[in-house]
Amino acid sequence: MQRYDFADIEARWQDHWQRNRTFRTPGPGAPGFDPRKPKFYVLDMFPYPSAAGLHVGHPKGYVATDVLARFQRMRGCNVLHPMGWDAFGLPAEQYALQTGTHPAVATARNVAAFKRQLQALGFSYDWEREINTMDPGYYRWTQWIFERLYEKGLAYQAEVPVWWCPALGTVLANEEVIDGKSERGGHPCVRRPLRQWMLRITSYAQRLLDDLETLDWPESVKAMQREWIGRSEGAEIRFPVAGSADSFVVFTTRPDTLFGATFCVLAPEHPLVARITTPQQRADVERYRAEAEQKGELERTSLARAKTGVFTGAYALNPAYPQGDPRGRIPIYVADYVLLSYGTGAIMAVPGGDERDLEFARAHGLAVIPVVAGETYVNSGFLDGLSLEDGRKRMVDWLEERGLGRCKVTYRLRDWLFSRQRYWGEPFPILHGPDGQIRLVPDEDLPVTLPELADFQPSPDGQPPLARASGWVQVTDASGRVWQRETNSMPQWAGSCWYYLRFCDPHNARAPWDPAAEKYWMPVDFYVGGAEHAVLHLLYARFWHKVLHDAGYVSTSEPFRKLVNQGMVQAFAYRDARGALVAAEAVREAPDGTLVANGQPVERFVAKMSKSLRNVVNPDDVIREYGADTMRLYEAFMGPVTASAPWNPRDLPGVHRFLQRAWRLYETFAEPPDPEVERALHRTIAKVTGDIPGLDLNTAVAAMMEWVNTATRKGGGITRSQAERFALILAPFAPHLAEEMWQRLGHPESLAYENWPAYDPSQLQEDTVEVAVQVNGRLRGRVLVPAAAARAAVESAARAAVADKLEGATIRKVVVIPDKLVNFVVG
RNA sequence: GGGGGAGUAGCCCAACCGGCAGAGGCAGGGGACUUAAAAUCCCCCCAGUGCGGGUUCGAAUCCCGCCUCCCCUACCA
Repeated sequence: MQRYDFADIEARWQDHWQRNRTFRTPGPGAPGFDPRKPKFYVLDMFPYPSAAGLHVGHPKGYVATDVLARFQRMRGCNVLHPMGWDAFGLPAEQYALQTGTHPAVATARNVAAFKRQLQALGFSYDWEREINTMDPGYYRWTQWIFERLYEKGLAYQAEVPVWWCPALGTVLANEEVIDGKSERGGHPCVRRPLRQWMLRITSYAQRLLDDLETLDWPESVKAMQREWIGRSEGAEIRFPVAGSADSFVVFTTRPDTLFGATFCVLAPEHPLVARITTPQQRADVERYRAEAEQKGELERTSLARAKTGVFTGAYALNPAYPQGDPRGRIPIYVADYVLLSYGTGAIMAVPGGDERDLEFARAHGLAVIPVVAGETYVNSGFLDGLSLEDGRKRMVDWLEERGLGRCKVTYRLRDWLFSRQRYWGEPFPILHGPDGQIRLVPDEDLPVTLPELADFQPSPDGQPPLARASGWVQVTDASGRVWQRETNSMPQWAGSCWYYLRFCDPHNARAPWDPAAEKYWMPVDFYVGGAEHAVLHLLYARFWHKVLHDAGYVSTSEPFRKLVNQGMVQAFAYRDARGALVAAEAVREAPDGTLVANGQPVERFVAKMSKSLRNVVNPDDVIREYGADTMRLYEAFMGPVTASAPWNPRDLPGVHRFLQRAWRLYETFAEPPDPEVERALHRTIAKVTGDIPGLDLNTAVAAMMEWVNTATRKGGGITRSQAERFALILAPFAPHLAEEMWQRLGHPESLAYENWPAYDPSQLQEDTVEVAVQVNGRLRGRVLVPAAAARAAVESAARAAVADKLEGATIRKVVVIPDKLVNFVVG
C-alpha cells in the first residue's frame, strides 16, 4: 500500500471534480434538475479580493459551510453552494492611484489568486455560478434594483455634510477621519455639504426591527441591529419662543418631566437658530456654529468632551406653566451635544432628571428643578403624587388635549447615504436634465457602464472622477436635449445587497433572476460570515430584500434564515523585552521551555493576524506541508466555529496523523466484523450525523478519531462495509482522501452524491452498563448491570455493592437514574 | 455607562433536559518495533470546573452576588 501522498491525491481529485463538473448545481427547469429533492442553500459571505490573498482565517467559515454542503448533498438535498467576489471598493482604487494599475486589472488578478487558493482547499462550490460585482452583467441589475427603489420614492437626493479633505482632494468616510484629520497623511479635513443620494431605509425601520424576531440569528447580532435601529417612544412638544411668533418642537422620551425643563437646547445647525439669536449674542453663536461645523458627529458625541454651548439670547415658554409664570420662561441655548439628525434637533433640558442636561446646567449656571422623587413626582403640578407610569400617560393626554404635543416614536436609524465620489463603483442609472429634472436610464439601456478613465483622482473642487469622463457624462436624447449622467457612484455595500439572489440564476441576461429559481432556492438556509458585518451589510441587504418583496420580485420577506458568525483565527505574536515585535518564524523554544529569538527571551501573546505583527499564516504553506484535507480538518477541529482561537502550528500534526491512521486502515479488509468496532462505527455515524447540522464540527472530528483509534487498537482489520461507511462520513471533512478511499473500494464514481450512511439505534447501546452507586450523593461504588435493566434489579445490585456503607443506616430515599446511577439517601 | 459572549488538566477543547468531570488533539513520561533514527503502535500521567452564597438526594450545568478576559456600542434627548 502506498503511503498517504496527499499532494498527489488532492491534485487528482480537484482535477476530477472540475473535469466532471461534479458540483454543478442545476436549478429549476435546467436539465438534470430533480424537483422532488428538498433544497438547501448554504452561503458564505463573499470576500473582497484583496491583494494580500487568503490567510488561514478566511477558510474557517468556508470549511464549515463546505462540510455542511457536502453533508446535505449526501442527505439527498439539492444544494446551492456558490462563491463570488465583492469586487468594487476603495482599496483597489487606492492601489491604482499608487501604482497606476487599473483597478479592473488589479482586481482581476486578485480574484484569480483567491480562486486558486480556494480551489486548492477542495471546496465544493459550483464555480459555474461564480459572480463578480464589477462585471457589467452583474451591476446592470444592481442599477436595475436602484431604479425600483427610485420609483418607490425610496431614493432621493439631499445636501448632506460630508468630510472633505482639500489636500487629498477627496471626500472621506467618517472612519477615515480622526480628530478632524485624514487618516492617511494627517491632512486637515472639513465638513462640507454636498449633494448626495440617500436611501429611505428609515421607512422600513419598524419592520426591520419586528422581523428580527423571526430569524435564527445569534442574539448578539439581533441586539446590535435593534440598537442600531434604536426605536424610542416618547413625545414631541412644541415650545413657543417668547416675544415672537416662532416656535420649535422638541422630542423627549420623558414628557412627564416637563415641569423640570429649565432650558432648551437647539442643535447648532437648527434652522431657527439664526432667526432667534439676539444681536448681542450673534457673534458668540456664529463662532460656535462655525466650530461645530468642523466637527464630525463622532467627535461631537464623544463622552469625554465637556458640554459646550452658547446662549442665543432668546427664551422659550415651557407649556407646562401658565402664561406669565416666571418659571416657564427658559433660556434657549445652542450646543453641539444636540444633533440635528436625531429627533427634531432640539431638546427640552431637564437637569433634574438627565445627567447630560445636569452637566450642562452646572457648567452654565442654570436652574435645576427636581421633578422625580423616588416613585413619584414633585414640583410637577397635576402630576405630583402620581406613579411614574401614570404620569407619562397623564402628561401626554394633557399635551394632546391642548394641542401642545403628541406621542411620537423615533428611530436612531438614519437614511442611508448611498453615494460616493469615487471611480471604482457602480454608476447610477440617472440622467440630469437641462432644467434640473431627473430621469432614470431606461431598463433596456442598462447597464450604464463605468467609463474607462486613466486618471481617477478626485478633482480639487469635489467633483467625482466620473465628472471628467466628458464623452460619457453628456447624453443627447432624441429631441436633441443634452442630459448629464450622475457622476457619483454607489458605495461598496450595493453589490452585496443582493448577490445571494443572483446566485439563484447567475447568467440570466433578461432579468436579475428567474422567479422560479428564486422561489425554489430562497431563502438562504445557512449564512456564515464574520461578525463585523453584523449591522451594515446585514441590515442593508434585509432592507433591499424587503423592498423587493413588497414589489413582488422575491417570495420571502427575509433573505437569511439562519446566520452564524465564525470566530476569528488569531495567531501567536511575539515581543522582546523592549516591547518590540519579533517575527514569528524567528522564535525558537529553548530546552527549558522558554521562548527565545536571536538569543533574547520573548513574550508570546495572541492577536489578530496582521502584517504589522508579522504573524500571518498563509494557507499555501500549510497545504504544501500537510495537505488541504489536514488544513480543513484542523480548522474544523480547532473548537466551535463561533469561537476565536489562535492558529497553533503544533496542533497540525495531530490531525494529520489521524488521516494517516485512517488511510492505513484501508490496506486490507477482513470479515467478519468485530462487533465492538461495528458498534463503535454506529455510534460514530450517529454522532457525526447529529453534529454537522449545528456545525459542531470539532466533536464530529473527535468522534471519527475515536473510531479510528478503536479500529486500530483492535488490530483485526475493518470490513469493506465499514470502510465504505467511514469514507462517506469522512468525506465532508477530508473529501480528497475520502474519494481516494472510495475509489480504492472499487467505486468509479465520486462519492459526492452517495447516500449518507445510516446507523442502527439498537447498536448504540452497550449490552452492559456500569452504574455509579452513591450514598448521599457521594460515589461509593460501581456495578455492572444489563442495559435498560429493571429499576428494582438495578437497585438491589447497587445495594449489594455498597452494603457495608449502608449497614445500620436508615434509607430515606433511593434515586435511580436508568443506566446511569443509583443514589441512597440515608439519614 | 449599555449590550453580547467566555472562564473546565501545562495548552486547545468535550460533557444533551441537573446524574460517575473527560470524548478528541497537543505537550510530557514509559514501553514495543529498529543496527540506529524517523515513522508507526501500545500504555501511563494530569484538573474537581474563576470566586462566594443558594436551590437539590445530586450542580461545570439552574438561581443570586462578585472577579477576570474578549467582542460590539456609546451624550440618541
